[in-house]
Amino acid sequence: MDVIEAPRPRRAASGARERSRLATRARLLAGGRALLAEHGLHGVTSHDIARAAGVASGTFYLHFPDKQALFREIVYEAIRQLRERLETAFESDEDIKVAVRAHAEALVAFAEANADLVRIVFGRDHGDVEVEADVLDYLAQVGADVLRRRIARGSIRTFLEPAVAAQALTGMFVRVIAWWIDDGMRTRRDAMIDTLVGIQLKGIYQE
Amino acid sequence: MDVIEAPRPRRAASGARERSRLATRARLLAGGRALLAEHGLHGVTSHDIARAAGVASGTFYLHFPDKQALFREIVYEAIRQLRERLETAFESDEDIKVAVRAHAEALVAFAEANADLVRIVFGRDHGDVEVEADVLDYLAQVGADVLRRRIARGSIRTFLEPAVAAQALTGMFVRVIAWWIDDGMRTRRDAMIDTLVGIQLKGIYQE
Amino acid sequence: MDVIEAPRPRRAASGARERSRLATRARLLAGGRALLAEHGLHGVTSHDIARAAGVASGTFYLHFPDKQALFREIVYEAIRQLRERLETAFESDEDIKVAVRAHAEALVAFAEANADLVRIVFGRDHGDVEVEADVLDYLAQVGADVLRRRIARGSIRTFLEPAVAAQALTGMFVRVIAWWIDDGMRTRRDAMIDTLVGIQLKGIYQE
Amino acid sequence: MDVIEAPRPRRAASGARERSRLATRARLLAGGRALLAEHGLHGVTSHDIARAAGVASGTFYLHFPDKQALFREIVYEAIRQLRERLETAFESDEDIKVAVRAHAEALVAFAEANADLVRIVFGRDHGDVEVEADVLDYLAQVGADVLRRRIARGSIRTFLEPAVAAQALTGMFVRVIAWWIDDGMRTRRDAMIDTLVGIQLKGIYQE
DNA sequence: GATGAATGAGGCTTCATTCAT
DNA sequence: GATGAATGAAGCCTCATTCAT
Repeated sequence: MDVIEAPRPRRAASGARERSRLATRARLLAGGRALLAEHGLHGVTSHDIARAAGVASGTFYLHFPDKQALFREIVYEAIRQLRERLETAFESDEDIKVAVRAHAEALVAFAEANADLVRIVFGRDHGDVEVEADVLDYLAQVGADVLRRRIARGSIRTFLEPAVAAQALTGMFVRVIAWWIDDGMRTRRDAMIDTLVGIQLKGIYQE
Repeated sequence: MDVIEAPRPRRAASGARERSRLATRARLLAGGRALLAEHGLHGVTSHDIARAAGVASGTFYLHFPDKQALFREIVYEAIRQLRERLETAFESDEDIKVAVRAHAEALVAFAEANADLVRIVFGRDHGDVEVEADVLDYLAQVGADVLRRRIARGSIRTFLEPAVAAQALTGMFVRVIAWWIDDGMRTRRDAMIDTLVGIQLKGIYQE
Repeated sequence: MDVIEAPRPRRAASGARERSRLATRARLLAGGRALLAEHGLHGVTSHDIARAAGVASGTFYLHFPDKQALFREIVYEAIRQLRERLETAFESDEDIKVAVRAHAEALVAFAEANADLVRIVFGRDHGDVEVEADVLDYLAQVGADVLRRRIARGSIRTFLEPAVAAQALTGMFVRVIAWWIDDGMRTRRDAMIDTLVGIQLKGIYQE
Repeated sequence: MDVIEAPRPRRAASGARERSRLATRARLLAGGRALLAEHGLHGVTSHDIARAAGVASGTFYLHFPDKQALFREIVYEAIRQLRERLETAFESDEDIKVAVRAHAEALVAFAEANADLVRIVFGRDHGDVEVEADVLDYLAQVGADVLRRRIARGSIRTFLEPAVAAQALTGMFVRVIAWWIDDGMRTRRDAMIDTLVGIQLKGIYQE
């Protein structure tokens, strides 16, 4: 979680040099995102990414110490964004029904808008054990936070072990979203959201 | 699913020669299982597996066309076993409460007895995109079958989209079990099972 | 010194397989020796050596963990041989005059017969700091041993600091031999030996 | 020898611009000297040197055509200085005993005051074949000059081949000094000088 | 059937050097 | 003159797979 939260400090300087540098870096990230979404970490070489970004292979290493570093930056950035949106949605209303629905809506909206990121972050063949662990731990942590808050407000079923429930929620979201994206988003949004909301309200919260 | 179900045809002949051959094959599978559980597909070489099995590296290829074939055989065999136990447990009682609990018990018991397989099958860094897809699809399919049967018996909430619910269940089980194993099985069995059962009964079935 | 002395233990087995393996290893050593003598450690790649040995590039790594390992094996083997001959020569006679001359003769004979090894071992651009240190320390050690023995016999000038004298002798031999080989062995053997002997007898020993 | 002697022609102009330029150049030389002494030619990159000098990496190439050029300039400058001091010391007295001792004193004093240069110039892992050759040839040449002069004065033993003796002297000095510096200058100066002087006087000169 | 030495394509990474600003 | 991002050739090493014995 620490790793994910940690916002990398940016050097101040922002002349034309620095702008160009950041543009190259951005191109590497963009190229990496596209390739990684399609082929997974093991299916992509640092040369591939450099080529996709239109730079020489050595340039890659001016911006990232190795392939995993770029991979992690993409994943962590996506996770940070997702978390922010999920939390905002969840806190948008006191009514648990409304909050849970908003949360599910935000999740699906994020997935729709960032299908490639979802494939990388939630996808199969993550390829980086630590990253996968970080991502799932982080998401479970977010889930556990939510549950803890609700427990404090007396709105959670007592037979649930919070740590287990948080993992269950994480698994449910990750799996459903990954499946939906992989499946070409053919299942109706509404039906999917209704199902996610229903399972949560009935299964986790006291309706 | 096809791939997983397909039972490999066995040559009939069973002389001393054949027995020795099968013993070698079994040693490769056992060695592979141990190594793959610990290091993941990418962390293990065909040489490693041969060495662990006490055979020469070329011998590996007399028994498996490539490294993935052995990996898949291990995974698919585990999944077949798991599915059989889960179905048996689930069908053991008409009462949905009893059935769901038996199902969860079977799942946890399997995980306890086959921690290394769980790490390979449900674990992170699967390393083989197709295998991961096969496994999850297969498990979701099993879940969908169950749901369909219950729908036929009128015991499922109508707001649930079966395909989505099946994915959600799969994700929940896979994640919770993988976490439990990785975490050293520190959370109490009972509490975990209660939580898994509770979420299902309330969230998926009409209690 | 330890490193150099250490005789690598050889596996016993010596079937056709093992013989072929050793032949390949020998070809790599021979090819490496020729190339290293000509271009130095930094001027030769592992591919070059493999090509010179007529094997694939990966084969190199079946026999040596890396380029330096082969380099060291060549150097240490040469040094071991040289030391043996020098000691034998030096101990061949009680008369210091005869012993010193025999020693010088042995040194020059070794250099003549192993010009390529001399270029590698004593040569410039050793390229491997540790190897260079090992070699010089080892030779100085051998020199110090000799001096110590002579001191015990009362045949050494008292104003000499043994450690310094040993280094001086080592430097003298290494430099003269390297120069002679590099120079195409144009200076007359006899004159060179006379000079080496003379400096030692007058400068180090009590004539 | 030519290369070493050749004094680089300096542009005349000496405005503020030129002074700043020379300062940058000096910083590169100083930074290079420190780094090269510690890590050897192969252990230092042009970026390292630029960073140590506090300039951009491209700046390096405004002052030196390549990495070796800087290396050589450092080495040759050191050698020129050393030679000057050695010659001055040696010519400071007609008495050969006094001259040889002064020579040895100058050598040791130079080494003490320029340990980093000694490590670069006499050290192992020179890394540049031609530079090493230049340095040793040059030093041997200096030694040969001295011997020639003494021969002319009739003060040299006749059985010595001058070319060989010069190499022997060079090797002796280089080795002893490099060892002394590397060893942390633990051996007493006096004892070392006595030994160097003694070997020369007895071994090379007619006492 | 088993062996294990050999293969060689392929990936990662470094770094001397260039050049637009 | 100084800058520093970019270049890309080159080297090291791994490992899935083959095949002669």
